[in-house]
Amino acid sequence: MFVAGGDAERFPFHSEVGVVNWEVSTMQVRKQFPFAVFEPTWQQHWIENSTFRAANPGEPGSEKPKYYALDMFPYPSGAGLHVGHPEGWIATDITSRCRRMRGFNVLHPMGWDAFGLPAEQYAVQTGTHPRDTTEKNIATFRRQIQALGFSYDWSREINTTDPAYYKWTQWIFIQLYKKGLAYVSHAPVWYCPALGTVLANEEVLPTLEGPRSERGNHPVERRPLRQWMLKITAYAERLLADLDQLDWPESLKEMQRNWIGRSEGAEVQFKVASSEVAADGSSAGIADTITVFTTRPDTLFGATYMVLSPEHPFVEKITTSEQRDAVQKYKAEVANKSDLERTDLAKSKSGVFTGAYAINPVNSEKIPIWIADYVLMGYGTGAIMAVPAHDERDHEFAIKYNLPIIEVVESLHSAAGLREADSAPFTGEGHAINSGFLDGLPTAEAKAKMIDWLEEKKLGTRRIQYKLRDWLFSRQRYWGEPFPVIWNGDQHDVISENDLPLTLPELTDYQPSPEGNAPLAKAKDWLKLPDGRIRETNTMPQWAGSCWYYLRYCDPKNEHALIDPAVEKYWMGEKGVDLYIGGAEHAVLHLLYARFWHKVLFDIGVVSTSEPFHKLVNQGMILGEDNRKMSKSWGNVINPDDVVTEYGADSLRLFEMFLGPLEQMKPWSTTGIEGVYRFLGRIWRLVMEENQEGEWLFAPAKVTDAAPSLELLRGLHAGIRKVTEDIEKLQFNTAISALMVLVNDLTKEPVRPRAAIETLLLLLAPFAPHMAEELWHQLGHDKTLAYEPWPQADPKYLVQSESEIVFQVNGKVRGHVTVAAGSSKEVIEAAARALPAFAEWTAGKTIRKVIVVPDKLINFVVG
RNA sequence: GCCGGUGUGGUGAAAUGGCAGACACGACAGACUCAAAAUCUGUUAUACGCAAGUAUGUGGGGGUUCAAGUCCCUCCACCGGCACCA
Repeated sequence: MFVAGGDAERFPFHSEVGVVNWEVSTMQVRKQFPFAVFEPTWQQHWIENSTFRAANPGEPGSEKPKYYALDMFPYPSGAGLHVGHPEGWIATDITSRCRRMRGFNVLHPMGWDAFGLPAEQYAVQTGTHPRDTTEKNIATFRRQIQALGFSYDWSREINTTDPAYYKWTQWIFIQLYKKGLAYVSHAPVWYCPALGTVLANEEVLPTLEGPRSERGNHPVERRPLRQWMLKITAYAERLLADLDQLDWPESLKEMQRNWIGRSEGAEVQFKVASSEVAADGSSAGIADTITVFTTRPDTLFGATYMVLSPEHPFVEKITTSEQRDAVQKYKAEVANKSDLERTDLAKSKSGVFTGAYAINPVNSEKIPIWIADYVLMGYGTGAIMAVPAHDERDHEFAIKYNLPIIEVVESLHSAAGLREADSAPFTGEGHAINSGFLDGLPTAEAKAKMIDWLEEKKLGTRRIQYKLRDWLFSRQRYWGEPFPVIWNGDQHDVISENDLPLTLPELTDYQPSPEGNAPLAKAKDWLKLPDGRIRETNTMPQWAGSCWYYLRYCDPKNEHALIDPAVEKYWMGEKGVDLYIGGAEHAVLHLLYARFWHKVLFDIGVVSTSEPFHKLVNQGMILGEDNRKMSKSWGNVINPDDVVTEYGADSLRLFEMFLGPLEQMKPWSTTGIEGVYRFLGRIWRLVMEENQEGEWLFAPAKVTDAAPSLELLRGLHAGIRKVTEDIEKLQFNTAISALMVLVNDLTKEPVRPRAAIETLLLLLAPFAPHMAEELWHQLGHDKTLAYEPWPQADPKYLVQSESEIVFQVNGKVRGHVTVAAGSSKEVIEAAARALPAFAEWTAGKTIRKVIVVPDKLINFVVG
């Protein structure tokens, strides 16, 4: 899922050898601490000792409370990482390391979302099997990620292209199929000739050049093709309602709400009066019924015409002979229009009269039926009742074609009659006028009463409508999960769960056919079963594997089930994933799809919660130093490997977190990273010194076993509290600044108390784990600090014995006065009145009011 | 157009309605050095002032409050999302 946008393949990270020779040699002289030695050493130590292995139920360690910190797993592209990728991963790693020290059993895994188009396109060009490309890229990504010192449990690494993994992706599809949530459709779908595949609505973006593929920005077009659909619309209500219980950014929840697009309203049935009969004045001769959806049933008295989508099946049936040519011509025009033209808001409305009339059920008025492309076949019933007085689109259309406008809602504020006929329509709520039995009712009541009336007369019904469409789930590609489906003529069925996984056949030619046949159709032996039936040749979209990967981490090796129920209860119980951090670009795709699958799995008893991700945070994008999005074309991409070589992984981790609030977009800064690098150097030199040969050695003379001073202890415990609270709130930038304050205090001491240094290292460990481990080791500890108890702030060092009170006159600071902490208002006022500044600023004035905030300030209001 | 977010020094940014600018970057000055780098120390919102100090200052305007970056109204700019969804 998580492709670094559009970047072309390139050879992974060879720093330009030779070009920067001079720089490199001087840089090596300048290294403030030997990170290049101890960082790889500790990374190896953690892996060899399985330091971060999380305990599953039944294993020692599982008696602890669990914490599940999840990263969005990457698509391993050929371009390798850039510094934006690890931002969220660093954040969850800090949280994970801190939680471990606080006694939690932490699940913090990483894996690969490795199906996808780039490897397949590379295969089309070079014939290299996507599996080989994928393996190579994964090796690169793994090496880069491990160089950053993340505390992943690598025994749980997963890969969506592994048959042992996608066996269960296929298994979930079978469950969807059996529940009737997977079906075949022949409706027109978005097809991308350049990519040789169909795309989901969500993967198509409207652009100035017309609709384009989200990936690669290629033109796309509508084609009627046989496709697999998933009935996500069946879950629309639950997907919407359950958002309320999630601790997600409000903006993201709002995006999902808008995407689901729930509207309450009514369906109303209009009888069609044939125009032939109408021509001779008779109102008999009912031909048919057209159903419309409206959110404003209260305006039914104002419906002066009706509009069908040009694709509406009734159009042929109702069009009169006189209008047939015009209607045919208009339909042809619309069909030839690009979707850009059709959805361009700037263009004026167009449409054609069908010659037919409908009867407004509420007043038996005959109203003309038009077709117009501003009514979409894909929403509601593909037909509307037009109320030009109270809808902007209907109003514009009515003005253009000179259709009647009847006002039926009066604004509560403006008097009736002031509105000119061609001014903007009133679309708000008010009370009903010109509406018979609704007159005088406020909009909400009028809606309810009209619906009751329609239901009673069997002319309509209450209806909830969603914008959400079903999920187009098939792709004409090779490098994806094959569908576990077999066709017998027009009949389809799923294969037995016992025959999973259905693996991909080997191919030599990965090119899709121009007419939209999938590459798998070329695997003749695979395609045809002995009994003559054939396999489905489509594959699943890349979203499939990422829909449920967080479950597989819990039980990655289980051959008998997607996840063991006891394991599921332990890791996913109550709140599911405790913390999920990733980019906002997945707001409606991955996060909606995954929620949908999770609810299906909940319904069939595989998982025990209805929502997968309890708390979700979007990290902000890291921009280039020029404040532009990092991209090869701007030449502003920063490669983490270069940063690690120059400053070390700890510096990179610390800097990305120090840059600013996690959620905010922020530019990279090369000088900024030197700041945190120097900070780490200062910590290093608190206990280490360099000898004549340039070797760093532990300096016992710098460390004392004597107790820290009271002042130092106060600073230390204030620091403990601040760092602990800030990590909990994911405010890593201020946590780091608290660490800096602490280090500045310690630097000033000629000899540092060991206890204070050790506390500092424990607080530092989540942020800069390599240095913390190394110095912890230098101080004589022989075990990793990853499970040392997290320092506790002692309240007795947090209370101050004295408070400095701000002295204000009329809200302006005029001095300070120190009193004993907890002093009464009277004591503070007396102390303030004793200040020389008091006489100076209140001389000749009357004191009208005195405001005292204990331990904070005193304000004299004078005049 | 609608929805959401952001706006604070030269820069990245701090700030339960209670001393705006913590912590860093950069800049300037000093120490160390033959010299430089690194390191250490100090200064650094703006204006006036030798200084003590005074005034001004959190996108613009208005309001609530003893007190507003913070709360309310309104406008502007930028970023993200949606966009003929009836």
